[in-house]
Amino acid sequence: MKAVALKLFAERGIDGVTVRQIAEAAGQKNHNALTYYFGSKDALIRELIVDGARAIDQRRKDWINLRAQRGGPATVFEVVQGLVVTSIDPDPPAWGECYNRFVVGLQMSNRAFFMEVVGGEWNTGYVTFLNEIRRLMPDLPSEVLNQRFVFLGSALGGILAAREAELADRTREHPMWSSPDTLDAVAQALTAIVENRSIGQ
Amino acid sequence: MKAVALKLFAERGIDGVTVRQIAEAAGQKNHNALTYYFGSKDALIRELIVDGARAIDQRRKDWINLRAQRGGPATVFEVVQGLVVTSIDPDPPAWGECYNRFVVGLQMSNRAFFMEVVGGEWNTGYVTFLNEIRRLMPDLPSEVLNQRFVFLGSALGGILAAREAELADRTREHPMWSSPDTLDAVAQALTAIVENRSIGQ
DNA sequence: ACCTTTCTTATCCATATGGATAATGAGGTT
DNA sequence: AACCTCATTATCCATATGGATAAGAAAGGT
Repeated sequence: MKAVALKLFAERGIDGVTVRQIAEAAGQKNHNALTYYFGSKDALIRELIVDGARAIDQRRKDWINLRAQRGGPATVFEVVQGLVVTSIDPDPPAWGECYNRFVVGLQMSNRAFFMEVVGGEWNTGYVTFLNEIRRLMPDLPSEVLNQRFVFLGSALGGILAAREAELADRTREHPMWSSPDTLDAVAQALTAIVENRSIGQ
Repeated sequence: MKAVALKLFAERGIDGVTVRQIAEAAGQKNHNALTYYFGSKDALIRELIVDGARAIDQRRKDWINLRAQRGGPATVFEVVQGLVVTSIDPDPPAWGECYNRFVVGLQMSNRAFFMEVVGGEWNTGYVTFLNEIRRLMPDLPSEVLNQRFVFLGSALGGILAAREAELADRTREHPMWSSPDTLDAVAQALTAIVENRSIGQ
């Protein structure tokens, strides 16, 4: 039921889906199942946000801990690759991943609500990743790096949301996004932002 | 009235705003003004999409024509800079630009509807920009370049939407986004994606 | 057989929503 | 004054929405 709701919210946004539609898509004959299990639509959304954020944060902590045993990541690319990989559900439902679209959409249309729910609690892993990059690029002024981090975050959200939307469309093949190399290409693109190795002006 | 509606849609998404709220925010005492002028909420949204898309496309055509007189843009950075600059309303309302958030939100939650409305009609300028990049990077396999264009488009949308959202928040100062240099930094970041000169692996 | 717990289903309700119709008003033209 | 056009305002309405309440049904324990 949660998974079905997440899918619909990711596709149409939280205001574009009714509790009746969620219940119906989950095979219930009545929309009250949602109230019974979660209390309200609002409470369900909060659960979905926290569930996903917690899962991502846990994957990031695990990733960091694993690397820390070997002295920490050695390149910015490695860190960004970790950032990308840990953003992705390793065990998605049959219809594909949804959380990144869900979150990006929420941040756009219900920013205050989203911030209130996550409350700075489930992004410690993300912060750690950025600190790893800071460690690997000590010579850059912090304002410059912070600016690139803003670009990085927005670009990451945009790209991951686009990827999810494509892969969720089962009417066509999506050879690019299906390729196992593409996530590395994403990490390369984002690394290029952070290292800013454009030929220039 | 259109401007007010665009602002609200950008902030909360099309399903998060009612015609009554739009009319009220526009100073009307009655929600029927919207029906009177546009026929329906749906028709208003279509007008907003086309208006903005047409304006951006026109700015892009003008930009290309201006550069063509000098033999065309000479660097990828120049093209990407044009792509960024032409995405931005040169004469925004008092509360800031809204169209990029509006469009990115629509593409996320009402993709099919959005595609139906634009219908490939108002993105000829965008395609021209990509072709200019192809001209400047003739050695790269087209699949690689197309993949980077996907990343470019998603990152551009994400970054511009984030920029708009920040600038629209008048409760704080936003020194980074207010700085005239930041759009160049955005263009540099996006150029880095296209040229992808990351140290790598 | 009886009771309790857990979940599903069936209605009910106050309110919100998009849209339609009708009434009112303001300006200009004759 | 009388008329006409355009814009605004006031209601009305069918439907959708989130949520509440209550009635079943299935299962297990005693």
